[in-house]
Amino acid sequence: MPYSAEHKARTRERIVDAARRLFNRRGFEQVSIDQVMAEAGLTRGGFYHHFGSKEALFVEAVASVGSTGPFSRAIADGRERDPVTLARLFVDLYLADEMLEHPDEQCPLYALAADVSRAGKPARDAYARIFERIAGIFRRALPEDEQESALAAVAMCVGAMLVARTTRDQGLAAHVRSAARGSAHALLAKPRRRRA
Amino acid sequence: MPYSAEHKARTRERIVDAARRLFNRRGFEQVSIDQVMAEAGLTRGGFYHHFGSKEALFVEAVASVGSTGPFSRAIADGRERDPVTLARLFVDLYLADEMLEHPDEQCPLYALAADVSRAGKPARDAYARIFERIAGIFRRALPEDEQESALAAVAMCVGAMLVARTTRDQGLAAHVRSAARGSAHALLAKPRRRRA
DNA sequence: TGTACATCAGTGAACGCGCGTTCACTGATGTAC
DNA sequence: TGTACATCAGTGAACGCGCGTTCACTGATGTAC
Repeated sequence: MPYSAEHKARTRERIVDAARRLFNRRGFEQVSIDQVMAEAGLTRGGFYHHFGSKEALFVEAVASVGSTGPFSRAIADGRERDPVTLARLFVDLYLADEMLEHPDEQCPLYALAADVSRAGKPARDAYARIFERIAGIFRRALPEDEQESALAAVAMCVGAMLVARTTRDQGLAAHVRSAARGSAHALLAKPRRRRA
Repeated sequence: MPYSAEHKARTRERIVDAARRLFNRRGFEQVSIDQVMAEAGLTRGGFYHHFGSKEALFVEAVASVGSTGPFSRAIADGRERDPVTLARLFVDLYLADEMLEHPDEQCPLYALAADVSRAGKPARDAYARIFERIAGIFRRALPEDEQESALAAVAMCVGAMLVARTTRDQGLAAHVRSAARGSAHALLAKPRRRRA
């Protein structure tokens, strides 16, 4: 048994990490296996020792967001806070300038949505898990008769970032995101009224 | 001067039409010029008599949404109505089941957002024009001190459709869209209160 | 402790395919006479 | 009215490139003796 037992696992992790960054930045089709392997400090040939196909790597890259990056850190850091504060912090982080400026650490919910809708079930499931995770943060901040608003809040955050990425007009991009931030906060701050 | 003066213009229009449908359905990279020309009833070779490149066609396809399809019809039909009614009708149309079921006539705002953010300035400008058009419908339904909500409403509609497309779970897709519909309506119904 | 060996992670060349683009051509059409 | 001609929209083969994937190999490593 050459190489330590964890050697392969570590290499694999490096590949997934590189893939997550590149896919987030440029999308599934626009990233080649060569580029991923180079980003991980390897060469193309070894790829198939670790993954069965490019799409299998894509699935892992999407799934890996749950355990790395600013979002999972924010969730971990916020465990102790009350749900409403955490939800609001999360909205602010999600729509922050840094997210637009560091495309590597974007959220796949908007960065890879189009690619996921064309991919197979495993990728869609990984995507759904991240969606549920964020929706859950918002749900816990909402009263029982307003749970639906959690889905609307996620949609607004995702849509705002998506639109912001399509323009180089910093003003418009900031405007959309600040409008979404305001509306999402309002959605999450509502205590217990509005029609049944 | 062979062929009537309008012959070429009509063929060109047919190509743009085919491109709009195919790009909406599968995205920029996943559609080949061969496929577009075949859909238009032509063969590959003639393409460059009409367009300088695939990206030039993409720009025209995005721009063409302003003058064709269910959205421009709805806007035309709704000109006589009062702004709030029109805005609400538009939200309902945008998030309607038919939009998910007929991918050919989807709105490029969500169908092509990822492709646009990677494309050149002409494509981004065409996209921005459609965005402004929809935001304008919402703005006219809102009081002066609530104009920002128009951007949030567009983001919510776009995000909801984008997320809905990533799942085959009809329940979740319907749920997200109905939540977005409710929140968008609430956003557009607000008359003149809330903090300055 | 030192050496021969087996394993398999990693290498890099090669294959096959599809795509955007180019190009020599062809044949339908409007015009000039 | 009929015919020869020039134009250029449309055709389909070809080119060159990049990509996902395969494969024969190599060499670093842990194990057995």
